[in-house]
Amino acid sequence: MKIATWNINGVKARIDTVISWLEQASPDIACLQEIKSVDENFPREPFEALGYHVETHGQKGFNGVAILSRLPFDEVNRGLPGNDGDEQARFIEGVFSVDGGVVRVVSLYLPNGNPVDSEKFPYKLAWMRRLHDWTRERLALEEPLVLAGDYNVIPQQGDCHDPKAWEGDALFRPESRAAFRRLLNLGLTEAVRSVTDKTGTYTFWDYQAGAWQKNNGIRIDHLLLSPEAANKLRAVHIDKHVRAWEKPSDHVPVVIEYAA
DNA sequence: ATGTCCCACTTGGTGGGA
Repeated sequence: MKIATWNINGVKARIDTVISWLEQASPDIACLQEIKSVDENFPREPFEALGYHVETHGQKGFNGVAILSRLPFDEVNRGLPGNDGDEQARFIEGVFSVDGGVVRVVSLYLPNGNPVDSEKFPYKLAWMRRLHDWTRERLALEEPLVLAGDYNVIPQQGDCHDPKAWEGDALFRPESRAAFRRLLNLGLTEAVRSVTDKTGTYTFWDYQAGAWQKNNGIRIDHLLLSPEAANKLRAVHIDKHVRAWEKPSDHVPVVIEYAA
């Protein structure tokens, strides 16, 4: 089966693009971020017409995540535990029955964190600590777990076109990268880096300043796999061609082939 | 590092967020 992650930058503005990609790529599970819609207004029908079950965790205007799945949801959990006062919709977990077991899939939209001298940067780092703690608990289940989403973290120098330009940015700050490493060091496998060392492998190109035309990109959309899930990883690819479509998102889908 | 896009709004131009 195929499991994908894609920051679509607004479901209302992107509906035709997303439907086209689903028809072409046919993922079994698609994790979406930045739906920018409340749950009541999410356009479920066109997705259901393609055979997807739809679960969302949205809010007005920005953020918001969703999971589309051809498999029915056994369980859905909304919101990242660890801060009851956090109103931002950035996390949804679905549990699915597959051959001989389950797979847990998370669609997450990690805070951007800019500007770093505002309250947004500590919020990002605190969110990453909460994600670390939540993941440690889930790993104790010793089940297949896929953490998919827009992490807003550039892990390494080779994951951006121009490291100098990103110096000091919340996506590339040492604290953000260290927190991402701490997450990986729980024992997770990062899907893209498990199949290629190639630099210049990007998932996002800014709308501004001709970033796409200059291949001035960054790699910030990641799928992190528990050991039980990594054992079932068969292939990984980035659907880069989608960035050249009409009315593209600034992100492109990242897809894994998963043996289940 | 800003040449853009998306969203909300007692809306038709502006501010916030990326």
